[in-house]
Amino acid sequence: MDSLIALNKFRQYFEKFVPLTDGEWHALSQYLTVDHLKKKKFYVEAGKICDQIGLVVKGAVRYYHVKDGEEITGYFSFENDMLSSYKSFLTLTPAANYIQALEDSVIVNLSHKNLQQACQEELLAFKMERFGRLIAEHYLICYDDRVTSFITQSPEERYSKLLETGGEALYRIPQHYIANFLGITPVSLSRIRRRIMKISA
Amino acid sequence: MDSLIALNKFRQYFEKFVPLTDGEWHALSQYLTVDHLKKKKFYVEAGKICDQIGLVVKGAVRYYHVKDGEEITGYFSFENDMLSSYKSFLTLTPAANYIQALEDSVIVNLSHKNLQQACQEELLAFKMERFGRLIAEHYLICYDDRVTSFITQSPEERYSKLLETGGEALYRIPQHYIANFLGITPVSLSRIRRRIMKISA
DNA sequence: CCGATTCCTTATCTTTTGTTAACGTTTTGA
DNA sequence: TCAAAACGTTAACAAAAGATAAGGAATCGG
Repeated sequence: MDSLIALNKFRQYFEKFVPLTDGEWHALSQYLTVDHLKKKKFYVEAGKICDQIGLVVKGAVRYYHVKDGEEITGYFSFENDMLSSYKSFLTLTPAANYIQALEDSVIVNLSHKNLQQACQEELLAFKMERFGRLIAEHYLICYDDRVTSFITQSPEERYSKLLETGGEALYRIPQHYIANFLGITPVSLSRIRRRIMKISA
Repeated sequence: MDSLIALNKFRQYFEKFVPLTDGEWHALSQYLTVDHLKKKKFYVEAGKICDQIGLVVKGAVRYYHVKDGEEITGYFSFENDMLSSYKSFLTLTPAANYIQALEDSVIVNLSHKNLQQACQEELLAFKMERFGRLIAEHYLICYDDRVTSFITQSPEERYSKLLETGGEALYRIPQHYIANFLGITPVSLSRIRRRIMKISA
């Protein structure tokens, strides 16, 4: 994918939160890089610091933890989603999880260092700050909803809801990742699927 | 509690994220109110818009949803915690949950309208924006950790961890609220407690 | 102060989930 | 192209959790 197209997608995403003049965009774009991540390659690995934040412009990634030697998938980012190991990025401490490309992906990245420099530019400071706030708020709401689903819904309810809201992305992902995402085992998800099939049949 | 003391606690909290000059603080404090919330009274009710955000200066509150006529407790805020139905506050849509005082509480509040006005003051705009970002990031990390615990840990592990990290606040809260918080029933938590007792005995 | 309510535990029974393993299918990668 | 690995389902059994009910202790509110 052409870098200009990728950068433009970043601008579109950014402007959904904070509008930019052409001059501001020009200044901001200097700090961005367009990276390609081959399938199965890592955006972050546990134990290393995630010093950048990115926008998935093409492809998809999954987030996973390793516990007792097992991979447990906790999240995904698809096209037009931000990605980062947020805690690691925000606190510059080692990440607890891996982020791995599920498909060949194109990512527009902003390194921690570049972000700081951008924030020191008079022209950009305020809008960067605002973008940071709005993004954090956006994902805060996502996480809030997710926690609420764990508290108030059974695994079966969570899966049914996911089927309604998940869109086509669901069909690009192995079931056992989805099971992890729901907080259950792949075997259990398979049983839930059969139960739902029988009801709707 | 004296209003000045309460306001001062807010200032201390704010300055943990963003330092303020006396002039800035004076301007900001004009927008704050100090409210008292008697035990069992509501900070927000489901269906109504939560148009303010606050800092618990004294006391404690619990967040809960009502599902099938049952109350399900999802969260708490204690002294020096922010409180709000964030999604409702940020999007000005009706809240999905209740927030109720567990004890007689003192809360320093900032209404949505006042926040907007404060953000329009040249003197405050940038620091308010930054505070908003840092708070959102702070809670984003909290939620991230919580989701991770649901994905990677069993209820028993979650409870054990909570015992380690929860502090004295745990002992001010009824067990069945904690059970909800962990995503299990009170009966199940009671069984887990017995299992843990036997092991450590 | 006392009756009512709330709270925690325990018991019983049912349902769901976890665990392990097997099997056929699909996908992968050399 | 072909063997190996990954995937989804199913089965059988064990472990844990949910539902319901009952009993006693603690707390609350008038």
